[in-house]
Amino acid sequence: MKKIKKEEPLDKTPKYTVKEVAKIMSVSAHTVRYYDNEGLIPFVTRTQSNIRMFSDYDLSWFKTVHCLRATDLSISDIKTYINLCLKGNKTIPQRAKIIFNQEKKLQEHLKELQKQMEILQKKKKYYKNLLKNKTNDIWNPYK
Amino acid sequence: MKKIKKEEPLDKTPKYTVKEVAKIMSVSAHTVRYYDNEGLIPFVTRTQSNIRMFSDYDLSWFKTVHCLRATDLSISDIKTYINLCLKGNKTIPQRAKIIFNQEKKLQEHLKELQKQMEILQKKKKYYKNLLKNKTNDIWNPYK
DNA sequence: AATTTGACTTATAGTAACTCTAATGTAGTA
DNA sequence: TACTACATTAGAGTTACTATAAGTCAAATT
Repeated sequence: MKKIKKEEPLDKTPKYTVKEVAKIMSVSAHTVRYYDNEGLIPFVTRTQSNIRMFSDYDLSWFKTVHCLRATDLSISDIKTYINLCLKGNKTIPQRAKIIFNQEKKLQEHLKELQKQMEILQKKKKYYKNLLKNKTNDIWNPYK
Repeated sequence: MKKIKKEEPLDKTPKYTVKEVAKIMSVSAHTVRYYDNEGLIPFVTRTQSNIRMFSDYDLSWFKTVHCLRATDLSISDIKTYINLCLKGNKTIPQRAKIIFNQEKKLQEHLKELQKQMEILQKKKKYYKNLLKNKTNDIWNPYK
């Protein structure tokens, strides 16, 4: 029989400032505000003096946004995804499609980058040799 | 004793139109013209009616540019690199530095993307389960 | 108490690298 | 000769930041 691990819901107490979130997520404070202004992090609260405070729950939304952005989904497509999330269970098939597609795209991107890595490493090797044998005659100036 | 393979110099006969280069390199024709206008492909010739024609030699420059761009070097930094190439052997140490640095940056980028891939695959699994057990109670709408 | 510091706010301008549109030119085919 | 299918340039538009300006507010210093 399969054991189901019940996860704890995330803490919704406001804890982190824009700057702290920026640091945790390795992005600029500008970007944090930008994402919030674009409505990508739905429930961020403010202090009585209008300052954004993020909870762990808000952070988890941010992590989702960051993951999708880091894998090159557009802001507007991320917004679509977030809005689907907010509409509840009936949007699961649509959300699943977005995630499956994104995984596929990333797969291809990784493959392409690995191809470029091979080219770069060939160039690296070429230059390493050149730096050793300084007298070498070079006819491919573009390498 | 190490055998040194003497490479053949590349053909400089004009052969490919913008569109053909675009297809070969999997970029848009716009991008091909843009790179040329920016001076990233130094020796592209034109027909008497002013139409760009690329040789295999030009293509090899393009491939270098494409590799650097695909690994996120800025256009202006690529221009710097190309100009160093054109200045001949005395710029080898500077060029080597650019390439070594680029390889390192790509290494890090690949690592980051692999991290994001793990997150995406967790989400994928999550949605696959949801699609199977349609009655599942979901409390993390952001997943 | 007044001032300064510093982190926050919004609004807006600037940037990089395309990406697209418009206006125009040319070469080959019907 | 007109049509089609491309090519050209110049310039506007787009995305996702990124930076700047001008201002608010609260805590710390004088």
